Amino acid sequence: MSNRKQVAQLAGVSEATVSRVMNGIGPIKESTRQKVLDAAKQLDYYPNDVARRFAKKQSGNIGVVLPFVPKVNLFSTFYFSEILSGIGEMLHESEYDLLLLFRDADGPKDYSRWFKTGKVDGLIILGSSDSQEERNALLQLADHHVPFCLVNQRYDEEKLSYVDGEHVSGSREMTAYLIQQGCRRIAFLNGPLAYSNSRDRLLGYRQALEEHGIEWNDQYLFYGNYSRKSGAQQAELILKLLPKLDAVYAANDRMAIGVMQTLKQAGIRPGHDLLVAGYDNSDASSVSDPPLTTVHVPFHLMGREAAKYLLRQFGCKEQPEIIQLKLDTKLIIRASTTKN
Amino acid sequence: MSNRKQVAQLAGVSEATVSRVMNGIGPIKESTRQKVLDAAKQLDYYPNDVARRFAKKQSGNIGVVLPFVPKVNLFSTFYFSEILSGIGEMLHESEYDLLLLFRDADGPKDYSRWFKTGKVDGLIILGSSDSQEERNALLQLADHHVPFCLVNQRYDEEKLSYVDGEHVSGSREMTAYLIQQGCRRIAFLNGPLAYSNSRDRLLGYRQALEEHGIEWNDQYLFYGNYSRKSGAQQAELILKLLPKLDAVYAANDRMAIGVMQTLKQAGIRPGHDLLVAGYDNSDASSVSDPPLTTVHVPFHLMGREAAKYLLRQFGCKEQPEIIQLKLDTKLIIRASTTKN
DNA sequence: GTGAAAGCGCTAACAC
DNA sequence: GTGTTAGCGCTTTCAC
Repeated sequence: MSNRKQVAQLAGVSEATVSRVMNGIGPIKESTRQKVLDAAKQLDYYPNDVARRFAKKQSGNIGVVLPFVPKVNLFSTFYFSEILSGIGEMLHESEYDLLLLFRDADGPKDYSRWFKTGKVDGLIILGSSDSQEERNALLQLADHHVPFCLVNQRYDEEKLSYVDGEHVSGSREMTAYLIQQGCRRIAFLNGPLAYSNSRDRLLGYRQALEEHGIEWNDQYLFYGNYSRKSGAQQAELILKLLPKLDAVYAANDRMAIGVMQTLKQAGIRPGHDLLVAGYDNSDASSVSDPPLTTVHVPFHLMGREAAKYLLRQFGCKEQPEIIQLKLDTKLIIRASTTKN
Repeated sequence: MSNRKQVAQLAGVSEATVSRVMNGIGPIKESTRQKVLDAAKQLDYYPNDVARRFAKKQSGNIGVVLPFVPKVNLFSTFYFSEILSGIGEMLHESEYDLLLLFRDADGPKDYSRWFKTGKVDGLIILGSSDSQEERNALLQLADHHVPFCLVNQRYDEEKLSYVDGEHVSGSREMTAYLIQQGCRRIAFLNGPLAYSNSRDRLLGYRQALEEHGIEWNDQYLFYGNYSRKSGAQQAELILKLLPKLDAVYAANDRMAIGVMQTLKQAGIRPGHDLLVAGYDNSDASSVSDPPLTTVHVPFHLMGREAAKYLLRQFGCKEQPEIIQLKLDTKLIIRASTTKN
C-alpha cells in the first residue's frame, strides 16, 4: 500500500501538492496536476481515510443504533430495512459512512460513548422506547451538544430532535374510516405505551370515536407487543367479545396478521364477519389473506430526513438545531375491511 | 473532550502508563492503576478510537456490501436483515465495527477501493451476482490478499471464500417431496441464472426428477427475478399449462406468493387445485394464505459464520485461508402442499 | 514498573 | 502555485 510521500517523490513535487490534487482544492498548474495523477495511478495510491479523519478530528461516520439483535424481530424487520435504506441513500452521496451500532442487550444505556471515543460524528437512533434510563441517556447526549436524531419515536416533553410519522392523524383517519364503514364497536389492539407510536395511535383512536359520538369502552382496548404472536394471543381474548364487535384495529400489521390467523382458525372470516385493520403498510400487509387495510408510513423518507438533518448539522458550527418532523401517513384500503 | 495527555498530567504519570491501564496490558502497580482510573473518570476520558486505529494501521471495520438501495426490494429484505443481524451478533463481542456499504448503482465495480483507502479490514459481500465485471472485481480482491467473503453466492471455478446454503440438496428435497405427494408435472419458476442460488436450485430440481424417473420438460421451466411481481407475471403463463400441471415450485417465497396471488385471482386454489412451494422460509411464507411449504435457509447463521471467518483472519498473519461453507437447509412443510 | 520518543499519513496554516 | 512544518492522539519499542 503506497502513501502520499511516495507519490510526491515519484511526481517530483511536495506532499502538500499531492494533497491539493487529491482533494481538488487550491490552485494547481495543470501540468503538475497531471504529474501527480500519473504518479498516483502508477503507485495505485488512494489517500488513507483513517489518517485523514484522524487529522481532521472527525470520524466521518454516522452511527445508526438498532435494538440488539434478538429484539429486532419484535418489530417488523420491514420497518428497519426501510429506514436504513433511506439513510443509506442519503449518505451515499455524502462523505459520510454508515456505522451500524447495536444497543446493548442489558447493561446501562450509554449512547455518548460512541461520541466520546470519536467513533461517530452523529447518531440516528431507531427503536428507542421510553424508560427513565433511555430518557436519561438521550438527555445526556443533548447536553453534550452532539447531533443526533430519533426516528419513529418522540419525547414530547424534551427538546430532542426526531423524525416521526403523523400517527395521531393516521390512527384517527383509520378509525374514522372504520366508523364510516358502519363499525361502532371497534376493538383496538395497541402496542406498549413506552412507544410514542402507541400513544399516538391510541389518541387518534379516541379522537375519532369522540368526533363520531361513540362512547369509549375500556373492554375494547387490548395490548400486545407488536409481534405477530402477541396479536394471535390477544385475538383469543378479542374473540370472546365477538358477537358484539364490528372491527379489530391493530397498531401494526404484524399484530393484525396474528389476529387474522386466530380469527380464521376460529372460523371467523376477517373482512366478512369482522373487519380487521393494521398499521405500517408493510410488505406483509399486501400479501396477507385478506390483504390488510392499513396506514402507510413513509419509513424510507423518514430515514432520508434524519440523515439529511445530521448532514446539515455538520455543515455549520453553531449549536445543533432541533428538528421535530412529523411526516404524512396515508390510509390504504384493502379487502380486510371492504368485503362486506 | 479530554485526551491522554491531560489524564497523564492529572494522574502524575506518563502517557505510556495511561495507555497501559486503558488497554489492560503490561504490569502496573495497583496504586498507579487507580490513580489513572480516577483521573480518567474525573476527566471523562475515553481513548480516541480514530487515533488508535490510525496508529495501529487498522480501520477496525468490517464492511458489509449491500446492493444499492432500489434493488434491495428485489430480494426479500428478510434475507438481508437476517444475514446482517447474524453478522452484527458475531461482531458485537469483537473490537470490530460494522460499516454498511452500498454497491454503486452503476459505474465500474470496485470493491478494492474500500481496502485501499483503509476504510475496512475485511469485507462481507451480499447480493453478488455473476457477471464478468463482478467476477473481475472479486478476483482482483483475491489478488490483493485481503480477507473477504461472499454470502449466499458462489463462484465454483474460483478460489473465493463463501458461506452458502446447501441449495442443491434443499431443492432436490423439495422436489422429491412434491413427487412423493403425487406430483409428476412440476413447474419450476427459477430466478436469474447469474445467481449460484438459481443454478443450484435448478440442479436440485433436475436431480430429483431424474432420480424418480420423471422426464425433463422444458415447458415447465420459467424465469422470474425473485420479486413477487415477477412471480405473479410468470404465473399467467403457468396458468396456461394448467390442466396438465400438479405443482408449481418457485425458487423463493416472494415469487411463490406472487404465483399464489395470480392463481387465486384465476379461481385456482393453491394447495387444493395445484400445489405451490417456495424457498427461503421467510416471514411471509408462514403468514401467506395458504402458508407456504418452503426450504429453511439459515441466513442468520450464515452471517455469523462469515463474520467469524473474517475475525479469524485478522488473528493470524499468514495468507488468508479460504473457506467454502455450505450450511444445511431444511424442508418446511405447510398447507400449500398438504391440503390435498 | 515506568518513562521517553519515534512514528502512523494525513490537514491546515503559513511562508515564499 | 508550491513547499515546509507543526500537529492530530494514539501504539510501539526501547531504555532505565
